Amino acid sequence: MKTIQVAIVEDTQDIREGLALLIGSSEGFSCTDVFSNAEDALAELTRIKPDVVLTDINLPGMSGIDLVKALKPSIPATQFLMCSVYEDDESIFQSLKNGATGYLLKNSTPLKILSSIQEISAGGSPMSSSIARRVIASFQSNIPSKDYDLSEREKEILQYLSEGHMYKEVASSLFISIDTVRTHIRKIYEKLEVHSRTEALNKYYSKK
Amino acid sequence: MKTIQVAIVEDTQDIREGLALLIGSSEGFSCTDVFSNAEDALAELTRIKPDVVLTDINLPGMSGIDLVKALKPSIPATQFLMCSVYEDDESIFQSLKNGATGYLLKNSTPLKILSSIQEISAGGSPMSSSIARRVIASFQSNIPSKDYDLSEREKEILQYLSEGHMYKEVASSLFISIDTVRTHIRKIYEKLEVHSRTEALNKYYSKK
DNA sequence: AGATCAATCGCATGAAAATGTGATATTGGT
DNA sequence: ACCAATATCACATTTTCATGCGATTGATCT
Repeated sequence: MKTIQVAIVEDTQDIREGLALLIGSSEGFSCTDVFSNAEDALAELTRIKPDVVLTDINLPGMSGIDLVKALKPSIPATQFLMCSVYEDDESIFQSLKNGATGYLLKNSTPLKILSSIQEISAGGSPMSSSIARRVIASFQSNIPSKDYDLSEREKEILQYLSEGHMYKEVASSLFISIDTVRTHIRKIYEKLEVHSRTEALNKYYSKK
Repeated sequence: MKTIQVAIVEDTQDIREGLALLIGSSEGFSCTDVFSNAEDALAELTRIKPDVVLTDINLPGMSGIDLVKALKPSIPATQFLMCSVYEDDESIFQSLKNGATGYLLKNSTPLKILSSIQEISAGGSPMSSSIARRVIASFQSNIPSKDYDLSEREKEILQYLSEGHMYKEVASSLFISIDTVRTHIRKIYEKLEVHSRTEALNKYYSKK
């Protein structure tokens, strides 16, 4: 098994050196580079292309989140493991959206850190347990998708609308007249209390 | 530390008994009930209120996903840990949005199963690593994959369109004429190669 | 200096969508 | 047997959208 190349971005000297020592001295891991700020990391990492970047979020100047955003598109094979004291939704979801695939809290044990690096490089997405719970929770709140008492047929038609089809296309797909499509859509709009296709889709599939 | 009460829902006899034995004989865990189908579980579990329900997804009759959907609202303190051979997005996300807080693959080791039960009852969200990666990936797919060379103004207008506003509303919000709005949108459609608002939104925010 | 492009505006036209007001047939539940 | 909800269809009107063919300004790049 080849060693996993890890780069560290962390501003606090003690933590930085501690991590470097931990990783550098562990079997199967090697610490290729350490940076004390995002700007330096940004300049070097596209060339170094480590397997894993372990980065703090709260850095002086450019944040770890912005670092991921800037780097991930250039080196997509590199996995970014965030490490932060913050566990607010904003930090978590912005990190993930920008391309991070793991998120640890700073109170993680050395063993957890090493196993997370191992896991992220093997295709997993390690998270501290409270982070995982928040991520999962976002699904539950995000799409409780009220049904709005739409009938099956109405849902079916709304589905077609969501794909951008015109009324006449929906009509011929479902083998009904265009006037029937209109009637259904009118009813859908009434139930959702909206007046356009886009509003209906936004409300039904509640994106936000 | 009090023992964690676990109920099992699993149709395959061997697996069911194996899990019951594993959990029942482990320190800190107790297996309160086992069911071979969702219907029986549904009838009993609102009364039993175990700490954790470990349930298969593919069951004869009612699925494990529907079981969670039916039970979770009644017993919100109970944590549902899905266990399945399936790792398609549909199964995963339906489970999570119906209230499951963990998801294991059936190839998980006994140790992983026990630690997951421990973790889920402690407020975490254990997942097999490939599941976690899929969950994380779902956040990343939401970002515009390509930019399609839209100008800042065009992105701004597309944003308004995505909220379902009419042209005249966009115009007054941005303090420009409705004809200018039209011109921008015409340009947006050209760049995205589409012919309607919904198509543009689908393509730009690539919700496939 | 000239070329390019983003952002602004106008006019016009046909297509599509939204809405109003009907109607009939079928189904499921009380 | 009746009622409510659903699914189907028709005709008409108004509003909004999509698009074609212009134009002027300013910023930026070469």
